[in-house]
Amino acid sequence: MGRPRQFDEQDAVVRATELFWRRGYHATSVRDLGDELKLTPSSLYRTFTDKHTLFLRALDHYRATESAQAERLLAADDRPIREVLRDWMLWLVTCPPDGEPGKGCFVVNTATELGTADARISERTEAAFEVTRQALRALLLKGRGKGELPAGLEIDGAVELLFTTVLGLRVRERAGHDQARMGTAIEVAVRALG
Amino acid sequence: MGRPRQFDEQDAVVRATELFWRRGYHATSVRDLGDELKLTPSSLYRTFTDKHTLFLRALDHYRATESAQAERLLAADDRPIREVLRDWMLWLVTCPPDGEPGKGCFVVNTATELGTADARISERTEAAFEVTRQALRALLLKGRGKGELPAGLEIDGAVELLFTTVLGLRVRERAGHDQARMGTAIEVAVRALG
DNA sequence: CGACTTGTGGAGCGATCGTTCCCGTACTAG
DNA sequence: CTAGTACGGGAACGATCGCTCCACAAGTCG
Repeated sequence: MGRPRQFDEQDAVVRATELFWRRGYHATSVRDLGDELKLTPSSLYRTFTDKHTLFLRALDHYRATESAQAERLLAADDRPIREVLRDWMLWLVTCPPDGEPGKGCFVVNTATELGTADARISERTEAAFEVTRQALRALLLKGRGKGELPAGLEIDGAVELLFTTVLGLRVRERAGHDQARMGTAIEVAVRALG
Repeated sequence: MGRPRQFDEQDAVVRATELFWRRGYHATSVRDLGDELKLTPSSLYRTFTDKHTLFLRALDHYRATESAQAERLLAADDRPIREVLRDWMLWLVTCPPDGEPGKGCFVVNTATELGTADARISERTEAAFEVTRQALRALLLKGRGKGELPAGLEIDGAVELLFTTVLGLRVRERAGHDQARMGTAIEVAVRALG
């Protein structure tokens, strides 16, 4: 009951994610958010409690959409494992074609901006990291099982190196590094699997 | 002529670096800086022009001290190259023993917080990245020359992978990841040199 | 000793921060 | 229809932002 919303809450979260992603937490003001989401302060606070809570919503939204995307790319189970891995890493590093500068990874940006000080935030970044790690592990296990990777491959070690490489790539994408060089890094990382 | 300073400018830059490093640019206010550096606003602005310029000074100071430290570790030319490389990466990832949380790498934190929007800042982060890249290249060339690394080692590729791995490690240190796991990543990265 | 130059302390500038409050509006339930 | 309820628009709260200004202090010159 009561008056119905004149805006789509989910759409507002999407726009908020975009803004927080590009500018970070501290550099994004509530008024910036209000302008971008077409929300007056009162609607924003009524709906999302406060800036911090909206940021958590944005993080959760990013995790949901991003890992859905990643799972789609990693789950193409008929293709060679190396190819899947390479294409996924290349996709991570390919900034959207529209001229805007690289936004990097929202989770990585958040982790480096806020460190471990805020528990509710860092438990989300850690969960996101763990999902990536497990996706890599599953992929490598499947690859070893299908005989595409050496039987003696140390899964734990390979996961750690690939995971670390992925984080580095996302920093480099944010920093606007040359795609060819990042492509080289990816190529060598995949080859390092043996 | 005129009244002499009551504070040490270099010491102030050191403290400012510490603060910007830990909190980032936007989350550090001029009053925070004033408290930490024991400077009144007027002295701070007279000496350092404004917050942005002080931040550039801090970045430059970090680059100077950090790369001096790195060069010292990388230049131990009597030891095996792999050992030097491993120790350097482990040092990068070892947060200071005093209980404070990991601050990560000031350059990486800055690059992810501010992206490529600010030219005067991103030209400094890029220069810092290039120094690291060149240090790795020199180390690998020396290693190959001394026969410690395979003669057929693709230097460019190895540099890209190691450099990317280093960035990833610094993100993980900031995020407070387990040192053993990061040690594993380092071990595998060094082994990947062949 | 003045005359001059530079640094210090701190009040305070206008702008913006995150947030709240109020009132008119648009809808539902009875 | 009326009563009740949630939303929309926007003014405005106190706090803090980056920064400036000015009277005074502490030195160097002649």
